Amino acid sequence: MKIATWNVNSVRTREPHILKWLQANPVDVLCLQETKVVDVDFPRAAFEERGYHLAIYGQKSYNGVAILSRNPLKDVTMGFGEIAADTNLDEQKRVITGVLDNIRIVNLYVPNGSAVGSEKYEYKILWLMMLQQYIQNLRATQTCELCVCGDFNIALEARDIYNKRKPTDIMASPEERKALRHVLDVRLEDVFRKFTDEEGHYSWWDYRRGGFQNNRGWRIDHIYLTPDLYEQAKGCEIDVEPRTWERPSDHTPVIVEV
DNA sequence: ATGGCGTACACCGTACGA
Repeated sequence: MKIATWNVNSVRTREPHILKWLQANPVDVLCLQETKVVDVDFPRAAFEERGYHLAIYGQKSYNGVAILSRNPLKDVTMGFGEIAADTNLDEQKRVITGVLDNIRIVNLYVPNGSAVGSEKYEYKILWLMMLQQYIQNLRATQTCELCVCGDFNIALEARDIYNKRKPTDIMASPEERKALRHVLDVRLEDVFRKFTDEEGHYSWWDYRRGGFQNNRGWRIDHIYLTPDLYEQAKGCEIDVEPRTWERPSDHTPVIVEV
């Protein structure tokens, strides 16, 4: 089974890109982030015509996640649910999950955080702490393997960023990294690093100042697997090609074969 | 320090992203 994740930065703007990419990469599952559209306006038709089932969880203008799948997902869930009931951490549309072949696909759009120390940064840290509880709860209550993927807006290591970063740089601060590592403590493994050790592989490049042309990028889109799935994984690739197309998303797809 | 580039909504600029 091939599972991919892609922050498309507006599903309506990127519909032709997604269709073109799926034509060449007929994955079984495609997790999308930043769809930026309410569910009634999601461009379903073209995807359904090509045989994909849709699970969508969107909002106007910002955020929004969706899962396209060849076979229908079972037990689809949206948001953190009950554990976030007394918080403000589940108002934005950032989490959707569903089950295929004893794998629960967890599709995430982690908050960006704006700037270290800002209100949005505090929200990001608290959101990651909620995510940790959420994933721990899934592990405790379900027998499914987990594929936790999406736009994490965090690069964990120096080799995941084109240059050295300061501790005050968003997406590279120690506090963010610690919060994400705590999420992964329940034994989630970064499957890209099972196959590729070297630096220079990124999934996001700033639109500005020729970021992509100069490969000044960050690896912030990740696929994490529980141990049994990780062991059986056959490959994991970042496909930079869509980033070379006209009017691209600033992120590019990451694909795992399990 | 700022803005650079792109998207959405809707104002003809502002909010937000990473």
